[in-house]
Amino acid sequence: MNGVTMQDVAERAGVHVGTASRALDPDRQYMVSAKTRERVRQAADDLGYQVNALARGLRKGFTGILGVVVPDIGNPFLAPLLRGLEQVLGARGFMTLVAETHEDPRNLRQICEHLIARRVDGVIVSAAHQSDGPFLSTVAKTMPVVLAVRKVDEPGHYTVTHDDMLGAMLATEHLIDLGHGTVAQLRGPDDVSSFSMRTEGFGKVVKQRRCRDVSSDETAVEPTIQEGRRLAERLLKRGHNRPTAIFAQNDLMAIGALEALAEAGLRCPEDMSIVGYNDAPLTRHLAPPLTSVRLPSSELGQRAGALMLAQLAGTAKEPTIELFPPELVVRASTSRATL
Amino acid sequence: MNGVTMQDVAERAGVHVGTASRALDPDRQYMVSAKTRERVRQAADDLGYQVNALARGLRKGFTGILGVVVPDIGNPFLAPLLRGLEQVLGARGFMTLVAETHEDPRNLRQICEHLIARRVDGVIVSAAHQSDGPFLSTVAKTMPVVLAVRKVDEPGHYTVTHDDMLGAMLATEHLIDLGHGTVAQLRGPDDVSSFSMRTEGFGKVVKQRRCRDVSSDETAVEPTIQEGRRLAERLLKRGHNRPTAIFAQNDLMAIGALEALAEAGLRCPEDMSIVGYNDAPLTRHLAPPLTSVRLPSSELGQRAGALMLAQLAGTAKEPTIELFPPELVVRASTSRATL
DNA sequence: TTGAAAGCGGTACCAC
DNA sequence: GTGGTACCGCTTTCAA
Repeated sequence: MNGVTMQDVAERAGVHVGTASRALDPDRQYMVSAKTRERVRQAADDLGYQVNALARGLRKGFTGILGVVVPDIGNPFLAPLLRGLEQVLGARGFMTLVAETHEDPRNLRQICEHLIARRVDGVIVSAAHQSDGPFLSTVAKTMPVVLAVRKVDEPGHYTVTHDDMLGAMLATEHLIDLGHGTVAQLRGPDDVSSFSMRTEGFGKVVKQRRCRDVSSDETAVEPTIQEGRRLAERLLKRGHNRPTAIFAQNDLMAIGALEALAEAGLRCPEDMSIVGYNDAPLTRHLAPPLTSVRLPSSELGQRAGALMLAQLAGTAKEPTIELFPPELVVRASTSRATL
Repeated sequence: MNGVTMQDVAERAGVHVGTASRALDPDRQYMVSAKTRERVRQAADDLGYQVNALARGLRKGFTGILGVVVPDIGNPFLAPLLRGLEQVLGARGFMTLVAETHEDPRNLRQICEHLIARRVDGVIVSAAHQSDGPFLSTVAKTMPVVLAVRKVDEPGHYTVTHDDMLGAMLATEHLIDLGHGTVAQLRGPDDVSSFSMRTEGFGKVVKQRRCRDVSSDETAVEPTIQEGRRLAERLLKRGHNRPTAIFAQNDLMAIGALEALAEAGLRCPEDMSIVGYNDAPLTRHLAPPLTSVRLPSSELGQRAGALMLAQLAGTAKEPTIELFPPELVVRASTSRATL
């Protein structure tokens, strides 16, 4: 059924390959008489012809594939982002090649090399570490790059993200407004802009409101449930200096903190308030429903996709960092401090 | 930085392209003198050469890409499956092209055509509808196909799944053992083997145990939270013939049912027991933690990947349906019926 | 061990 | 409007 080439189609239709090629290309059909066109289409149908995208890509210089690099598909927060992306890109006939880094910058490099080898038309990176800027700049010499969610230290990259510092400030203010005087944050990998900005936002508010910050300096290796749990356990093991509220830098770590609490026989929010980040799809269904900072991930994906299309079309403006606003969603995992 | 061809490398190394090609191919290095090899490698490094996988694929007849077709990336249950797959396939240097059908068989067809056009080396389908058998058979003439999770009516496909009927029976028996005498199931799309088997398993036990089944015949269009909620609402609206326990055919629909309950001012499990299916990563953290049927999705992904590799290597046996066993995980969303 | 040249399956430019 | 042909970048025979 496969192995049918355009040559085969052309022969069956009694025309030259060049003609067959034109007849089957929507953009060049007009160069072919209606009669021939029909004959070729018929022959192609009969034979079950499928163009060889490799040959076409080799000749035309583009593939219709875009690379997407994410930290970890298991993070439910990524689903809306990917959906937003594919919505915009799929409509233009692009497919996406998704790969995971698991927060290892070496993987980012290796993946990008793979993607370059496959001659994808561009790459959307939502797994960047802050120091990946120079590397991504070299990639950007080869093909369009869009950074989603996470930015890098270096300027000059097309970036679509949201205001992490503000988000963290909203979360922290919420806790302090509830009367919590001793708070801590669970930090994600520090070389990731999202987390370092959140760390900063938290610190800013805590200082400003003269609240006691008993956070550990330790950061999670990956922002996962396991790591959140590990960090929270350490916090709880301390006899003194225990917070009454925790800001987890993402929802998965918040869930890990919930596990640690339960294990320690503590209740949320009665004994400990917890706020997460991302407002991933299922957070509202958790026990307890998680207070979280919402980030418009679907819109963000759409915008990143649009920016990629603009670069491909050559209509993109100068690289900028676009910021979407965060929003605090208050649910049952946070409550007034009991004095 | 790109556009560097092997020709460029060859020139810089002062050799013929053919020689350069051999020097850079691990499988044929031995044909080249150590000195030349080193010179070519150096030149390639200097120029930042990346092989053009299109050209190579065109010539060699394979691409190192495998297609993966899933219903919906938003389903958290898929993450472990994909991870299992990529674990096995990534180790052999394959990348995966993931596409979603959203339960529309027309999409499956279109996606497969795309994948064939891109000359992927094989396709793993976990989004099959029961009637897709003949179509997938034609695809299988072109390239290796492995069905994961869902089987089709037609025999003769390499299939890795688990025993859905048994899983549903476990869930239903659990409810009846708890004393529930009037039960209902929320059904997923009926042309999907997973769901039709679960429907059957449920019916079997209900009949055998002489329990009252008040399920609606209506099935969800997609097995999502929204649809689960819609079906559950309908069930709850009925003044009479209301069940005291619900078997939702997957976790997302169970969550939808939880929403409907809450909306109606009912509590789970006090007023209604609910059991889900898949034991997706976050179900244990839901409010209430969901009783669910566990399906070893990661192992299933690994096995599907291995089966694909075997087919590619030509070492695969005859097509069979491999069944993994399900396991009921009892949590807080189910409790004794109050008489 | 290396070079020369054909060819994978298309597209695009040039004639006619 | 159609045919001829070069060529995209690589691999692979065949000679030397």
